[in-house]
Amino acid sequence: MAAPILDAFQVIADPSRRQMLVMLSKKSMTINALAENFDMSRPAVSKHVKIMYHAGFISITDIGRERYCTLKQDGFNKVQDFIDYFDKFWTGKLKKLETLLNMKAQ
Amino acid sequence: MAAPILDAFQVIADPSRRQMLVMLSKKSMTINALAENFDMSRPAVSKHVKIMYHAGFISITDIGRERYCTLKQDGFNKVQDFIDYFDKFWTGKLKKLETLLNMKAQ
DNA sequence: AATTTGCGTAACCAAAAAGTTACCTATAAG
DNA sequence: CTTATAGGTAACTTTTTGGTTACGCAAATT
Repeated sequence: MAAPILDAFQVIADPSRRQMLVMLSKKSMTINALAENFDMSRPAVSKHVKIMYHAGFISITDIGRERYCTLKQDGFNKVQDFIDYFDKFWTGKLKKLETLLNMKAQ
Repeated sequence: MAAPILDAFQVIADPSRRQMLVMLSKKSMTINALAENFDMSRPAVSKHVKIMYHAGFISITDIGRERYCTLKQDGFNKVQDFIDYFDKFWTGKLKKLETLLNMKAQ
């Protein structure tokens, strides 16, 4: 399973990975614990984990033979920055509309 | 160019599409106007536009033989909802930490 | 009326992503 | 010390994505 290195946007493009992130927001989980919740093999989950790790969405802690995945903020920030840009665009548009309406009201 | 129907997350997974969205935040543009800014053929741009349209990121207005693309909020909202969920998760974590620190301070 | 321009569509191709099975290693448990 | 368990890695397959060229059509232009 050669796991490609994907960026933050590509990470959340996959529904399974999004679901894994939601699950990890509830509690840290091992590879097998994650795999139990998906209709895919453990190596497949392992690959997704590696992808999410490289993009900064999770951190990994090995405890004995178990590998715990924990949510990490870094990956999300990159997506949020992009969304924020457009959020400002829309609120800016809204402000222009308000100004226009206020002018007409006078 | 059979354009697949992709969801909001898949739309922003592509760097070219993200760039197109940023450009459209500055002004509405036609297919050719967009294509001039990319190292790809017009049909390729046309396909991206269709994908972004179907996922609710842009609206399309035909004026004569020209097709104007204008930014639309719907697509962004779906991504924002996802990001908001985790944003609440992090601020929740932060609050717990604050509470803990306050308790120790007393 | 003839030509140019803007854009869509079809058929096709190459690269990448997402999955599989088979096999190996290391830790934990009996 | 033997066995079971947790998980990584390799090799391979299928599907999807992102791109191309070739062509057609309708709206402008001349």
